Amino acid sequence: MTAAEPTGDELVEMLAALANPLRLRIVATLAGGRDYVSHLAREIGVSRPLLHMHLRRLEAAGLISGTLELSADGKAMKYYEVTGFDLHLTAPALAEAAKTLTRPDPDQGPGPKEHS
Amino acid sequence: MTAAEPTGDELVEMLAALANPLRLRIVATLAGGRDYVSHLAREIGVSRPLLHMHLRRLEAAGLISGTLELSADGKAMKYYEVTGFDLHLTAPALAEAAKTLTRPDPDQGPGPKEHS
DNA sequence: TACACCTGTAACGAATTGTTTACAGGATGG
DNA sequence: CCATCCTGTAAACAATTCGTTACAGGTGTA
Repeated sequence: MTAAEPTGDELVEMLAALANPLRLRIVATLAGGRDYVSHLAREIGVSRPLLHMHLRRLEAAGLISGTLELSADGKAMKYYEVTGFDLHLTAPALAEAAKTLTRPDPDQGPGPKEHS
Repeated sequence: MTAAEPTGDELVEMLAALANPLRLRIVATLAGGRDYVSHLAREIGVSRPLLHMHLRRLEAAGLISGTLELSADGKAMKYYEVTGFDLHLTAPALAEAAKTLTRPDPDQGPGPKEHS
């Protein structure tokens, strides 16, 4: 579980999603408990539209997930929570993930690096 | 060692450095052995100026390190290698790192998330 | 009806990033 | 001297990202 090793492309998307102070803070806040967007926006101190965009990016990366619920007084509120991801970043692990990269032009040729 | 928990800002910089297909491939290639920039550029199939910029970014993030050496035939060549980083990304770990974020406006107020 | 919540999205400017092409220097070998 | 290999950097441009402002719709209560 914990998403058994994402694809190279997926990994890039996850890293890109986390590589932003505001989004990092969003994940950090959600790590303390689920929350709905308007409240979360007030909590962190950003505009709702902006938060909305970042939440979309984080959800697209699979780091958080949102569910639309109806509160006791009938209001529609979207709750977000973290997804329990677990990424281990080391040089060898990245080398493994890079094998499944498709973004740039294909060029996976084995070659000697150090010949001295 | 392995850089005992970077600062929030440092973490963002590291993630941003890795959140790019080309840079990920660069790290992956260097994980197989150190190399100098011209050879690495041919290896990966990118222009040298472009590779140079990405190497700067990776080195600034502390993920790789370069040393200028003189080859047997007197040529100055800059060798790069990975730095043995080891990042463990989980929601709680990110929450911890987010405490040391300084980028946006300060706003580290404790607050209830789930009250339902 | 008007107000206070909640949701979402479109439009637009500003800042950042990715990439190419071109240039400049040093050392070796024909 | 010219060609080749190494290094680095500056200029210019396209593409993306970040953030604000403004709009549109739903529900419940005074």
